[in-house]
Amino acid sequence: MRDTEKNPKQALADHLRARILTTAFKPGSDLDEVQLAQAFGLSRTPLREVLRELAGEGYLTLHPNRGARVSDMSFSTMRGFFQTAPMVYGAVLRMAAHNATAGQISELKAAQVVFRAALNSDNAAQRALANNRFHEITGEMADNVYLQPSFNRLLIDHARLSMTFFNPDELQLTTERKLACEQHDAIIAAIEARDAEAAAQLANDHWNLSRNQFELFVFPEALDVPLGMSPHPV
Amino acid sequence: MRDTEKNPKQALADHLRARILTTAFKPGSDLDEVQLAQAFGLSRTPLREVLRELAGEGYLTLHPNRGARVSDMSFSTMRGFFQTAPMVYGAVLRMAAHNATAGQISELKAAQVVFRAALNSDNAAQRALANNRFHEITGEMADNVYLQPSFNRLLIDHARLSMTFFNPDELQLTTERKLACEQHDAIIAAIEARDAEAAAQLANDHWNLSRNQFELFVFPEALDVPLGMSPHPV
DNA sequence: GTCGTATTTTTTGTATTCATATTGTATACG
DNA sequence: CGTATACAATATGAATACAAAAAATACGAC
Repeated sequence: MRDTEKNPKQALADHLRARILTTAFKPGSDLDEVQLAQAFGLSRTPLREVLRELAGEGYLTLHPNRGARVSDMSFSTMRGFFQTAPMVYGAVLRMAAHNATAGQISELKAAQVVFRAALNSDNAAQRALANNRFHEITGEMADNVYLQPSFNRLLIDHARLSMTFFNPDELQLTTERKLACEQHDAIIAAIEARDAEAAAQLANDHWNLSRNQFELFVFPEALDVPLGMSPHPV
Repeated sequence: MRDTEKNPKQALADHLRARILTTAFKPGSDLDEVQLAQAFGLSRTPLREVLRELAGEGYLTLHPNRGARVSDMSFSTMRGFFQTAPMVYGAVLRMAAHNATAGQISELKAAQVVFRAALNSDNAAQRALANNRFHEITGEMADNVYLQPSFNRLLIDHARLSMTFFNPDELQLTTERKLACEQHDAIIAAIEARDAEAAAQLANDHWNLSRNQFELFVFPEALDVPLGMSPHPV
């Protein structure tokens, strides 16, 4: 967001990603090419390339002759999410413990500092993005081009679901959020100690914490209404 | 290749995919935009969009200001391949057994007919593509947007590695290829019977058959995760 | 008043042109 | 003779202009 002037294309991609992750762009909504292009001082040509790129990453879905839509979160896809996440998360943290470089561990610690700060910020989007970044780094640590696409795809919907979990108005979740933060610390420790078993176990614990919230807050109303709008209007 | 006239963009994408899967375009080699555009009667604009698309799928890697390269297959990425494939293949066939539609099962049977014919064709590329298509369909059957990107990424390198396995000159592999074909039949049967356990077991068997051939190139052990299941089931 | 169809408007897709960055090469200097 | 730098050639990136397809709207018929 800071290099808007220097590299408008990258800036646009980052902006769109952030907006989608925080559900500022709602699942299923469609994007106007000319509007976005103008907003970022780009012509439609490079913009469309960015859209293709984000589609490849799973943020968007392209429909021929009908433009780009923010990836949908339906009940059926959620089923797959809950089936896949624990397996992939476990594998990623396992591999991260094996392959993390010193530089990446520093990055992860820095991301955790940001995350902890975000928890005090009373800003759900900021929290969700900081959390997302933390886990993205673990994905980079795993250093596995075959697993990364699925992992990052999972993180997208995880971030969108987590917007309730990180909502400051949900006061009763304060303890859970603290626990999540502590689990991050433990994850860092396990990776630094190259303890793959511990890392995998922590992945499981961390997932269970998220899952309990997702099920509690999202599933009851999710039966026929598309998710991601305002799952728990207070 | 047959709808070159009708939809040149799709035709180009399919063509590139096939060329990469069969190593007609070698890993690491770079593509000339103008040349490809002219060859398919397209301007560079839509061509570049196709390149972005294929990059998102893992066929290509884009380097800023330096064009597109065919995704590399290095020793280190191979390590990840052998760690990830058994886990993902198991999960995919498991889910395929659960979710396959009648139409998809018909498709799979048709693909198997094509594969069996290809085995008699003495054409490595044709064999590899037919085999690839068979497994792609199982990925579609699994109906899991979170797992599919990784699965398809694995299939790309699986196809490229399998070019030796399917090489007609490798006469001593004839029995193994026959066995692979029989395993496909068993996979179809397991899916049709909705037997997820059997499907997962077959995924393991089928992988081991491939693995024995591939391990001439690389030899790390697979990650110690129960096939197709979460590391720590609930 | 409602449904079907034609026309207008909007939006997406493609080609061409121009700008910018990188790479190879030649020449001059140490 | 080796190296550095300037320049030319080539390839990528972006913008504008144009074509085609969908959607929206208006009109007419029943």
